[in-house]
Amino acid sequence: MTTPRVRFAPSPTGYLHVGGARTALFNWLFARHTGGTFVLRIEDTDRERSTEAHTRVILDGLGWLGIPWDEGPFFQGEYGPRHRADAERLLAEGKAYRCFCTREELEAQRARAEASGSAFRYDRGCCRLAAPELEARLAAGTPFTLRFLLQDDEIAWDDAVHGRISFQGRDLDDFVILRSDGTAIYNLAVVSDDIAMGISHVIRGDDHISNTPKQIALYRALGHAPPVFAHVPMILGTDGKKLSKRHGATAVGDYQDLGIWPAAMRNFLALLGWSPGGDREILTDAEMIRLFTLEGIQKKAAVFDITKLEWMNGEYLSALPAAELVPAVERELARMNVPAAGRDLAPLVNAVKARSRTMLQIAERVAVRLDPARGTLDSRGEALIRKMGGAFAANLRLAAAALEQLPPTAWTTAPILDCLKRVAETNALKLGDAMQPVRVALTGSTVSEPVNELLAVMDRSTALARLGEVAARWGHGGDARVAHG
RNA sequence: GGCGCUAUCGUCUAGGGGACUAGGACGGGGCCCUCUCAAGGCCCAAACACGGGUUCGAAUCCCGUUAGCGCUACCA
Repeated sequence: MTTPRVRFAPSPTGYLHVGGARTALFNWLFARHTGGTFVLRIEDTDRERSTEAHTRVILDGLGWLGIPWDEGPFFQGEYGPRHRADAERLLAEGKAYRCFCTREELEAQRARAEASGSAFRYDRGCCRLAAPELEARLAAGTPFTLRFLLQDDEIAWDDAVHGRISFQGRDLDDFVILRSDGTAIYNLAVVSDDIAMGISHVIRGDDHISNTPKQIALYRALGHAPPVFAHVPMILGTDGKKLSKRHGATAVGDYQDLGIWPAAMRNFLALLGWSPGGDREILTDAEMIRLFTLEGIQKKAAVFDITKLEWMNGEYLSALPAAELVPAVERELARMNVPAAGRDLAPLVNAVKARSRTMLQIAERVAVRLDPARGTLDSRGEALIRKMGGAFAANLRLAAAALEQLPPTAWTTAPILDCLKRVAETNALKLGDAMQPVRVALTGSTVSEPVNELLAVMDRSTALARLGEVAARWGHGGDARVAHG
């Protein structure tokens, strides 16, 4: 067997859906695992709905996700002549026929079928047109489509994920392969292209199962062996319905905006409907590639659980070196209008990434440390101030005064920690009671990295100014607002 | 309606006749650690849709029921 050739064939009629992204990922993993080739083909034959902007979004989405293709992108719209030639060959060989029925006539047929409670199936009225009648219509220039003449036999295949699937030809109808304007319909275009591109394995969504028997019939009529089909399950929303816009984020770009790290997204998507077996959760690309098999794909549709994605993303952010995160944080800061030019963000990112689940959280926390004026007192911070009352301000002043004595050269974690510990000791305070006011004053929140690290990561002058300002404000008015923003 | 697909904790899943008092992960609850919050460690609650078979033995094989989903265009 020669090396596999697979393809991802999205139509540019919308954004890159996570379901599509996962299909692309599976194709890529399979290609890499088998040493095969991954082809990208844009199926833009629906001129009405296809746009270049959508194509751009899909390409960018794959780029961001980190799924590279080996060949393409090819554009299906460019293969019209071949599609037409294939269709005409089928016509010449008596495997397809001209259909002069108008949309209205077909509508009526469909309505009748529905009314009688039976399934619609084209009645082949145009199939047995007498020669003179046919000539007359052609001479009159009556528009026609080309329909594939389907045999009644069983059409079955061994699906790589579902096992044997079979359809009865008589349950299918003579579907249109060429529009009256001479362009190909999906099923023909796909088969024609997959043959031309030497595709050996078609890995695509479950929703294409019912197209498969038609395509297999086309392969045979065209004189080619069908490829291996692998139909991967759908991705559902939390309500069990097909994932769609109303479930919130469905486009790959949405996850980029949410602050998901591409590698985490790949990992999460791979585990949605595929399992390497055993208890593995966090996998590198190399491991996924090594372990990937079509047999490991789940038959059942999977619910997209964003909470687990965020957990996994957090795992990645914690493990990644801060330097790798910095460019993305800079972009986010720019979007938030936080001036960060000339600042080394790595220490800041490093300080906050361990307890952040998204890039958005990292950026927000970095922003607060860069410019403490941005911090807004949160509910927990406020509760703490209420609870401690005057002690809050008193302890804050003690800490600020002591920190003021620390020379700039000693403004690093260890000396800061020593200093704060001394404050607690000499004033018979619990360490936490000395630390928390500082934390809240600086971030507006009771949640942060250890206070000594928090201080060390900020400019000494900004931190001290901030501490003094908050202590003073508390002392004067009893105003519980600690930070503005 | 017709055709097709699917069915293990709330969710993602392991499991492919005995190793199952059904394992892991997210989420939830508790404890430990601790200057807070995470992380980490330990523990708890939580599932084989239902009914028939086959078999000495079924989460695993077969059939049916039910439910969910998909397709049913001169869309892809």
